[in-house]
Parts: sequence; structure tokens; C-alpha cells
Amino acid sequence: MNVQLKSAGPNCGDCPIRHRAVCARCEADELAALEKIKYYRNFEAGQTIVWSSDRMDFVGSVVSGFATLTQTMEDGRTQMVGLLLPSDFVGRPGREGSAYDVTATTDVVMCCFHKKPFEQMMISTPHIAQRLLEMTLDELDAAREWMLVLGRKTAREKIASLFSILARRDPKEIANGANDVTFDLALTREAMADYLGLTLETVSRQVSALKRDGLIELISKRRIHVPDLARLMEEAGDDSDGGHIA
Amino acid sequence: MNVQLKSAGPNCGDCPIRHRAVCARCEADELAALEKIKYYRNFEAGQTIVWSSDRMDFVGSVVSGFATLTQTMEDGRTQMVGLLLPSDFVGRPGREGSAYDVTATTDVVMCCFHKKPFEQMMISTPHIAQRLLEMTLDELDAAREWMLVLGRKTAREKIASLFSILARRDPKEIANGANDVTFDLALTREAMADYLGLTLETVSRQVSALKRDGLIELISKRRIHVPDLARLMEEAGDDSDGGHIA
DNA sequence: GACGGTCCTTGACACAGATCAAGCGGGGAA
DNA sequence: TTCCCCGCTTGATCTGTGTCAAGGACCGTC
Repeated sequence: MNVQLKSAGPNCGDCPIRHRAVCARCEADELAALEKIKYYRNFEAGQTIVWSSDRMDFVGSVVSGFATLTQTMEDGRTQMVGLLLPSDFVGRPGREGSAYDVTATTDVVMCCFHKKPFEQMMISTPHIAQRLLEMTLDELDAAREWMLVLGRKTAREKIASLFSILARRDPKEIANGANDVTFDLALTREAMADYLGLTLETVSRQVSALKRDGLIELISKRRIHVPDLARLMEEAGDDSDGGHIA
Repeated sequence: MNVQLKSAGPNCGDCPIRHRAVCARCEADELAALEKIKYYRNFEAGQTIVWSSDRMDFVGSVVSGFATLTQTMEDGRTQMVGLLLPSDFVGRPGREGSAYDVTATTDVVMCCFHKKPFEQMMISTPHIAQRLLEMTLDELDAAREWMLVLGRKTAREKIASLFSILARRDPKEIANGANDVTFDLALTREAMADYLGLTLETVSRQVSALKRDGLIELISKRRIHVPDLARLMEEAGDDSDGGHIA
């Protein structure tokens, strides 16, 4: 699952994201215990991090890179159900397997915890379960917000919704509240189509249309400049301040 | 949020659903504490239980009846993002407001807890946060499964998916595993359309088509007989045993 | 029993997006 | 440099679902 963080936690080690996902309210000794069960894993672009049928023996956070969660029907139709950006959490404490395929779309570094000891820490450290509950509620809000996008928005609105999210979550732009934003598009047109419930041709046409209408500029095919984020969000049909989605 | 329960908990009071949602692992004294902060609320069919802009001062479970969670855009397009059946949990511990409109579609009885004391119990009783985390993970799975329905399934598959879920969750049929099922349809054609991302006319046409093809029989407009649930699930494009969705 | 209201069904037609098809372009390999 | 490949764009056409419209079924009220 992926999580949008509301606030950074204290420094609890040399992990670049410093366990923000799980330690915002932890005490020093709890952080030290987390340190002991942590390790790093690297994945290459295109590599599958977890298969939906796998038993997952770890939980963790994305440190750098970009990954996706997808579901696939037997006949090959696929739907992306979540994006994983740096600081997002992956894993299902208390669950056996993964429900989705998790795939790296760029090179990815993950900060992981072995699942068993992490679950034990959850029991001994109530903050952690509470923090995970909060994060999971954020996920749920994001998933349901995306249901509105999938069920009721037009192709143009869908693209605008996706770009609004990516613009607001870009590592370099995050939290600066600027209205003029540039971001990297880690997704192919096909991956965008799978997230939006469209075909790649429709995605390509609508991206061209947004460019023609001056809502976006293509610095390259995978780098987007948004001169007026508020206008793009309006195009997406978002209410004034927009939902937070990942 | 709504939750599909995996197992019934112990009896912890006179509430018809016996706090199953929150007390499956609670001790007797914890159950007694829950009893003290519980109360009942009744809603009539069509009544709004919570507005999305409201501050929610309670959490609770549906005891009887049928309710829905919906999101609406300014221009009136609406998307249902969840169904609430008996034993499902409503509320966002640790959060200020509701993110969705919650509406009773039949008469509804809720077993509620005042939010502040419930949150205090969550802190003093780690089982509860862990149980809520499990429930929220179930919700998240259900929401993401529904994203696949919204993004990639045809109108016919969408209707078949909805009927499969309702057939498997009907209070009278639940857990008996029968392949020949009859259930009440608490939703209007319009509400079904809002859940499925369709128009009510398309819903009506596809229901007629499923009837014509012998996959369902209409005992009345709001009561459905499924002679072969496995075949209906196949029509929905579900993998063999189907996901659990609500 | 007639009336009115709500929900539902069905038909005719329109259109957004899918499908099929052709070709472009930029980056890596030799 | 040239070539190739993959991701992307664009055009032409098709089709599933939306839209608009008419009327039917059921139910409660007078």
C-alpha cells in the first residue's frame, strides 16, 4: 500500500527517509529497536518487487524511485490501483500475502523490515499500529477518490487528475505550494492508461490536447511543465483544494 | 468505512451484532468498558447518516439495514465508493470529519460509540487499533478490487460483479456457500449506476440482458434469484474464487 | 377505482473512447 | 554515422455506453 505522509518524523537512523512512515511518535528506544530489524533492497526499473501470489516476508518504505501496484484479470486487462513514491509504505502487517503485483517503474531503493519482528514491535509499541492505521486510512481515502476518477471523469479530466497528483507529489516540488510546477513522468503512456482505465492511444491524444490548450508543456515526453497548477486542477474537476491522492 | 468481517467475536452485550467489529480479541473488562460508551441510533430509508462536510462525533457498526458511501462532484456527478451492510464499521478514529456522505437506503440501526472515549479506549486497548487496522486493510482491498471493476470491466461484467457481491453478502445466505442464491436488492437502478460508473438506463438494459440469458431471475424488481452463482461470477470476470468486495 | 408519483424499461440516436493501422522520433548499439 | 527498436503520435473507423424521449408497472392516497 502507499501512503502520503503528513509530516516528517524525527531522525531515527541513516535511512534516507528515516522511517518517517512508522516512527513519527516513537521514543528513542523504540527507534533503536526499529534500526535493528531494518535492511535495504534495490530493484531495477521494470523489476517486479512482489507478485500478487507471493507470500510477503517484509514490510517497508520506498526510499527512492517510483513503483506501482497493479491487478490483472485472466484475459490480460490490467488496472493499476496505486502509485508508490518515496516515503510510501508497502506491506500488509498481519496478512499472509500481497493482494497486488508491485513493480518498480524506475530503479527503486526500499527500506525494509522483516515482517515477523516488525509485527512483534507493533504489539509492543502501540504507536506503530496507530500510525499504520492512520496511513491505511489515507490510502483508503486515496483509493476512493480514485474510484470517482475511474467511474465518473472524462478522459481529459482523468489525465488532468493524474498530472495534478504527480505535480503535487514530486519530490522537488513537494510542499512548496508553487502554482508553477515541473515534474518527471515516471510512467509510460501505457502505464498511465492502466491507471486511468483508458487505452494508451486515448492517453496520448488527451495529453496532446492539454498541451495544445496550454495547460501543460512537454519539456520532453517524460517531463511535464505545468504553468498554472490551479487551472489544471480545475480542469480535473477537483474541488477547490483538491483531494490528496496517491 | 465498511468492513467485511472474517469471524464473529464473543458476546459482549445486548447489541445484536455484539461489537464484532471491535472486540474479537477483547477481554471481559474491555468489553464491559465498551458497553458503557455504546448507544443506538435509528435512521429512516433515504436519510443521510453523515454529510461529507460534517464533523463526525461517533464511530460504530451497522446493526441492520443497508447504507452507502458516496462522493459527489460540484456538477452533480456522483460515485458510490462503498456499501454498508450489517456488521460493517463506520467512522475514522483519529480523524476530524467524514470524507463521504453516508446515506441509509433502507431503515438502518447503528450501534455507536462516542468518538472521544472510543479513541481513548484505542490507546489503552491495543487489540482495538490492531483490529481496526485489519478492518481497514480489508476495506482497502475491497476499494482496489472495485477500481478494477470501474476501470476495466464492461457494463455487463459490472452488473454481474455487483450481484455476485450482494449474493455472497446477503444476511440470509451468508457463509452457507450455496450456489443457488436469492437476495434482496436494496439499491435503486440509479444507485446501482452510481456504484458501477454507469447510467441507470444502461443498468436497466444489462439487468434485462442477464435475465434474458438465464443468469438471473427477477422475483420482483428488487429481489433477485441466482440459479448458478459460479456462472454469474464467471460472467463477472472474477478469478475462480472471487475477491471479497463490499 | 381513479389519480399521481416514483421507479423502471425500452427505443432511437449521438458521441466519447476503443480499435485498427500507419508512421514518427529519439536513444542506444555497432 | 546508420540502423533498429521501443515508445509515442496521429488518422480512420467502429462500437459500447450515454442521452433524450416515451411509456409501463407498481403503490399509496383520496
